[in-house]
Amino acid sequence: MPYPAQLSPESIIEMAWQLAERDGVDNVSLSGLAKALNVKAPSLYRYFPNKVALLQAVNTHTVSMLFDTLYTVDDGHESVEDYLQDMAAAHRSFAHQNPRTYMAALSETNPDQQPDPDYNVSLILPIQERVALLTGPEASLTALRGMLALIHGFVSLELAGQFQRGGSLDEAFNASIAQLIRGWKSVA
Amino acid sequence: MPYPAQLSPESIIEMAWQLAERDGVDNVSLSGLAKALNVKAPSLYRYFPNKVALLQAVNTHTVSMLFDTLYTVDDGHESVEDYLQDMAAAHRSFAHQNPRTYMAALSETNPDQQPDPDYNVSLILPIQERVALLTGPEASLTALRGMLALIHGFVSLELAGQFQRGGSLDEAFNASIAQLIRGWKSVA
DNA sequence: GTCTATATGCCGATAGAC
DNA sequence: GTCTATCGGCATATAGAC
Repeated sequence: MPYPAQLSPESIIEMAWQLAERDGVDNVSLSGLAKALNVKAPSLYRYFPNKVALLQAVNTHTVSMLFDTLYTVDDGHESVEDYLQDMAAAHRSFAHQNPRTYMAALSETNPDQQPDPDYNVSLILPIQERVALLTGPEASLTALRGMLALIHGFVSLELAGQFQRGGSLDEAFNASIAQLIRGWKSVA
Repeated sequence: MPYPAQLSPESIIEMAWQLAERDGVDNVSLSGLAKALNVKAPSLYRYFPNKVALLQAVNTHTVSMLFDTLYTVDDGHESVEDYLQDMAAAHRSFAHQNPRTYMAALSETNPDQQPDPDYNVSLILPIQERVALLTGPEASLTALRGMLALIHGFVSLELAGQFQRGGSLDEAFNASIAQLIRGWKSVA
């Protein structure tokens, strides 16, 4: 049944994303993906030039989902500190719920060009503006990077099973974020 | 020339490590590794049961090298803060010099068992003792985890090309580490 | 005991029929 | 737009030479 088209870039990405999260990105094969879509493998090449391009699209989809999550943290907080704490928690929660696609998306070595530095500038800018309320505009990029680094590093090590010696990881995460924020304030 | 043995676990690991750093861990093949060792691929199975086990040994080697580097940061600092700053810088420098094997080693999802939680407990404990001088013993594990998270997250995002918007990354790194330490002190 | 030879099967990718 | 057919590369596993 060639017509109408059974496939679309979006449906392929969505199915590939689900398989990546279920089986691990490295275990996604074009034949397995095609089978899940009730299609033969070469058909996928009508929509993506190769497997790498397909997986890059999956990563872009993951980053888009991450920022959708971050923007659900609404804006009724008493302080900027509270807002940033909640945003960090939402970031971590997303990583817990989608560990494999999350790690794949942020571990991706940027291709030859620099497409979307600092995650995606247009997506991250509103968050940087919040940080600037604490640090002032000049220091805000540095502070934002420190915060993203702390969040991502904590989640990465946690997901890799490197934090196994006991102690509440929730508390350790929240306390570390709070201490970094406290460090900014004592400078400002 | 079957005798004497051309191979040893150590020589295989060392060569695999070099290929992993040069070509990327995912691009290491047993046939390529065997060729680099002037040997045929199946010979490697006498020393490692499979490729996964071999790459785990490579990761262990990488972690061992990382801690060797950290312990070259000697102990003539005026303050604990200075010591920790230098240690963080040494960690980052190691990651810059060995980006692919570093990322592979710390991204490794721990196998079914928990072999070496918190990197390697025996290796990391001396560093935790330093942290405890600032935070006290109860908070030292939490503080250590925050510091490792910040270091590893910064390096991960940096290596993935996610920090491309300009600004000195050296300064951003050092300032973030300093601010986290400052956060601890204001609690203690 | 150390290595070679060989086979099996999966994957990514291409060419061309309909 | 999807299919069949097919190629080359790689991991795994076994049998056997020396």
